[in-house]
Amino acid sequence: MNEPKTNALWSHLHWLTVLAQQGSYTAAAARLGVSKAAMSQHMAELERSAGVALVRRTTRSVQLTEAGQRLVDDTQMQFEHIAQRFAEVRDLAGAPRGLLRVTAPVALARQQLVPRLADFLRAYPEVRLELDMSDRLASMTIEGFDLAIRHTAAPPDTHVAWTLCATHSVLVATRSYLRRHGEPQSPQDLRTHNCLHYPRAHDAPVWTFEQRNPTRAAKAAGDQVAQRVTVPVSGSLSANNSEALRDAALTGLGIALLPDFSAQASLRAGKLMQVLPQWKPVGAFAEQLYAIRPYSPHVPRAVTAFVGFLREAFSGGFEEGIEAPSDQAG
Amino acid sequence: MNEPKTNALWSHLHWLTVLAQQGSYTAAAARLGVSKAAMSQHMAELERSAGVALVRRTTRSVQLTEAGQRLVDDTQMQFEHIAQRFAEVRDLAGAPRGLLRVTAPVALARQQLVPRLADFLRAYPEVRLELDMSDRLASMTIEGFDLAIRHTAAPPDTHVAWTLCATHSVLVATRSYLRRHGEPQSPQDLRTHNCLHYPRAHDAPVWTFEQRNPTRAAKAAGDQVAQRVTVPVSGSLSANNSEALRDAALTGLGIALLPDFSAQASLRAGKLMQVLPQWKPVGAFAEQLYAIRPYSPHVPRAVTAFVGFLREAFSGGFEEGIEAPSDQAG
DNA sequence: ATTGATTGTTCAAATTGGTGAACAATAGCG
DNA sequence: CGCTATTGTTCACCAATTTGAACAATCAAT
Repeated sequence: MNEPKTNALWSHLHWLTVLAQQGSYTAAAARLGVSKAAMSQHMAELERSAGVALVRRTTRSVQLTEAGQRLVDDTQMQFEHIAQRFAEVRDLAGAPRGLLRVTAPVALARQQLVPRLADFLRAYPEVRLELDMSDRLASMTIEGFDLAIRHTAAPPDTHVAWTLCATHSVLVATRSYLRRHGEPQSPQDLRTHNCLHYPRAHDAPVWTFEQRNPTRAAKAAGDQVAQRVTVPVSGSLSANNSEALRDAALTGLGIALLPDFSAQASLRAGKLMQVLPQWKPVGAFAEQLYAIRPYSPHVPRAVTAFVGFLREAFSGGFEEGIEAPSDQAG
Repeated sequence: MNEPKTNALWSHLHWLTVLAQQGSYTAAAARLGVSKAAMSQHMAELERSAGVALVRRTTRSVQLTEAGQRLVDDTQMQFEHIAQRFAEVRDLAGAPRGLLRVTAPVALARQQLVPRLADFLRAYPEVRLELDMSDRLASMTIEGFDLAIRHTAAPPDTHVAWTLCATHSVLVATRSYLRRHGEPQSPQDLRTHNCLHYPRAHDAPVWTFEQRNPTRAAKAAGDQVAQRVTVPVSGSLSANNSEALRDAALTGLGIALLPDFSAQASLRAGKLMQVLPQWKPVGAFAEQLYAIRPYSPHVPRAVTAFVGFLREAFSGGFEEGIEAPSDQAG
């Protein structure tokens, strides 16, 4: 008889789906940017309108009724679809805009990415960038990132990847360290050195090298296997942060395997020396730096703009790592 | 930056789909039960939020922009889906309720259906019945009816049909007419009578009969074709309303082919006599009366309740046609 | 067992938002 | 060519809804 205000029905139902995701009135209200009071009243109104209990209130948390759960399961996808399509229309209008969530490795972000962000953000004033710095690769698939910058051997097929530039590893130590402990002449010599390394979860740490200029005879014979050498390493310090390893190497503590962009500045300044220059480290840091995004029908223009910026910025390889970025603003 | 109130976004988008269906602010506002002012403001707000024009205003009517049209096309189905699922939950709660839109043939509705509706509506106080009386079969597929009651030879496969009861046709005239014009002895004799018939769009009107008790010899020989006779008919009156034909027959105007429920009362009262009782009319009114509903995932409980009522009510065949229903209320 | 913190609900105050009439503009009609 | 009826827009006013805080209830932890 008395039809409910179909006007408010849509937001009520949408609030219910958010409530189902959050599992609490307070959390759902916070995510929606409304007060708990409104949430409480709306859910009560929705139940009155539906004529059946949708949420079972325990004072500590809320639990959906069977009817409520089925209702959410059957409508959640549709709400997401609608929101996505509207976001698409919204994104296509005017300049690239909106929140851009990017995750990147800590060292790369600090030394190569952040110093160049000002140009991009000034070029696109309506874009807001949220930068997550972490080395855990799993982040993107779990959290909702728009873009992940990773150096990985093979990007996953479920995602779309752009190649940014080549990335290498380099073995470094200070001149004073090498003077004190002697300069290794072959990878095997590293066994007796203090190797500052990334910790590996359960396996013993190893470094793998490949001879840079194999003899012409070996190359012709296809004897590639002989060129690869893997040596177990150990050292007094291991850290899952390449900057910490570099800083440790700079104090003359030992030999570190670093990404090239991280070591470049210190190498040019003569503070670090390359160790075993004839041997190329492989496997530690992948050969390519990728910008990876989850597959989705519509790519926000802010994402394409940012990827374009990245390709342009990294087209000439890395710049010298910047410790403390200078103010480039006019 | 300033996110739009996602709260109101859903109703705004829904209003846009209604606007697309109605093609006018006024009509859409009327259908939604809001004022034109609200519609105007909401659409303006939606455009401001989307950052792109969605409707192209001409003073006479509105036209959707390409972006607006695509947005509506991509979201309309989702809105309908959500509304349907909520209606489903709503329907499953409590007693059968809501609006029940039924279409039925005029004569059947007046004489057989309406007199019995009081019991049903008293049993289900929350059900509101909207009865469309028309003989056009196309109605249901075009308009949004929940149920159609039709006597048809074969119900369409795209719909779900319940059998209610058998329905026959009967050839009748008054005793005085037969006395004046003589009683036909075979279908061929009808050619010289005043046959009150349904008009057929373009074809000449014909009546088809089948002999009720074929001789055993003919039956054994499978000589069924000989039992069917089709005769062209003509008369001074044709009307697409069986009650008008019956009333005309009652005045002694001629011979009418009527549905049995329509003729039954007058036959029992002796006001009408059956003509050619050995010949069974075929094709005019189908053998079965069906309750037909369009296929849908969820059947409202009001529909199942009404179909159950119909099956119960018509399980014993038709009652005597009621001209003016008496007040059966206690 | 008792305290503490957090949850959902209730209620008056205030802001958002809808309403209805007046307005400008146009297409249809004569 | 002019009139009329209807459309979408605007604005002041009013109502409905959201809010913020106080409240009751529960689970966790000490």
